[in-house]
Amino acid sequence: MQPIYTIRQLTKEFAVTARTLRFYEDKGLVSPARRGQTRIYSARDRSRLILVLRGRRVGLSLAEIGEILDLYYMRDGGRAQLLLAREKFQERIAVLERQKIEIEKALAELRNGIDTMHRALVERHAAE
Amino acid sequence: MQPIYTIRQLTKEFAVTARTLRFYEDKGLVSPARRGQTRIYSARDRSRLILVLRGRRVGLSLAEIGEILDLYYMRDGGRAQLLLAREKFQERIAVLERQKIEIEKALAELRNGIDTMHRALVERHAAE
DNA sequence: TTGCTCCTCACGTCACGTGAGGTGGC
DNA sequence: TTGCTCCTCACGTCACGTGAGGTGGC
Repeated sequence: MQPIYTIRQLTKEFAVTARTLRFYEDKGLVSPARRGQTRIYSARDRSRLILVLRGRRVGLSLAEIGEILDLYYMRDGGRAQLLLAREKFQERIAVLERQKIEIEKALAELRNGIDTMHRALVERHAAE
Repeated sequence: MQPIYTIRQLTKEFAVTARTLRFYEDKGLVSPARRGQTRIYSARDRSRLILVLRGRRVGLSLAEIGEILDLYYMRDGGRAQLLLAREKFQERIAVLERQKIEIEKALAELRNGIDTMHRALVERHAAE
């Protein structure tokens, strides 16, 4: 009845390695059933995986993603999850804004360095 | 005669920990002399450290910084160093430009997510 | 003797990558 | 029997942080 996925199917669908899926399981982010040794992923595992990958794409840590996922099945029907996720998202936005500034600084320093090196190379050439 | 620095002086001057300086030594980026067990940094160590920190600021790996430093004392008087450094700098610029784009994408996804969560919270409130 | 700074291991962090060595079912 | 996929360790990566435990000289 339930849609069922193998580890291979999920790696292809989401372009991740099997190692990644096992790692997420080890961290408690997904908990597939077993058929013997082999992992069997349910639709629920798959939707959790989607949330994990979405969180990772925006740069949340697996620990933060875990916190959000843990709230999903609580009694308030997801309100706490929404509030926590929003907070994490806002924090992330602030971090990324700062990173953008750092990148701009680094780019300026790099371009400056290239100019300086260029001049040094020209001087050497002239001194020949 | 030569200016001499203790590990403590350098940590203060460059705002790094002693652990960092020992780590760089372990990686062969600086090689201070010893007085007994204690490290003694020369002016040369200090100027290498400045280059290491500059490289790190723009995001080069310690291995890349090491490659550049190794060229400094070669027979061609630094031309090879300039060429290699320029290449590394250009590669770094390309990486950072791509990172900027990734950050913009993540920011867009985060802001979008906040909007979606906001609407979900308002709906819940209205449904009360 | 107490304090301060220095030192050397060596494990921990984060998100997996990468073998090594072995098993089940077509 | 060969191939394929799955599995479980467990060490490696990168740039250090963080104790633990010990030493020299004022």
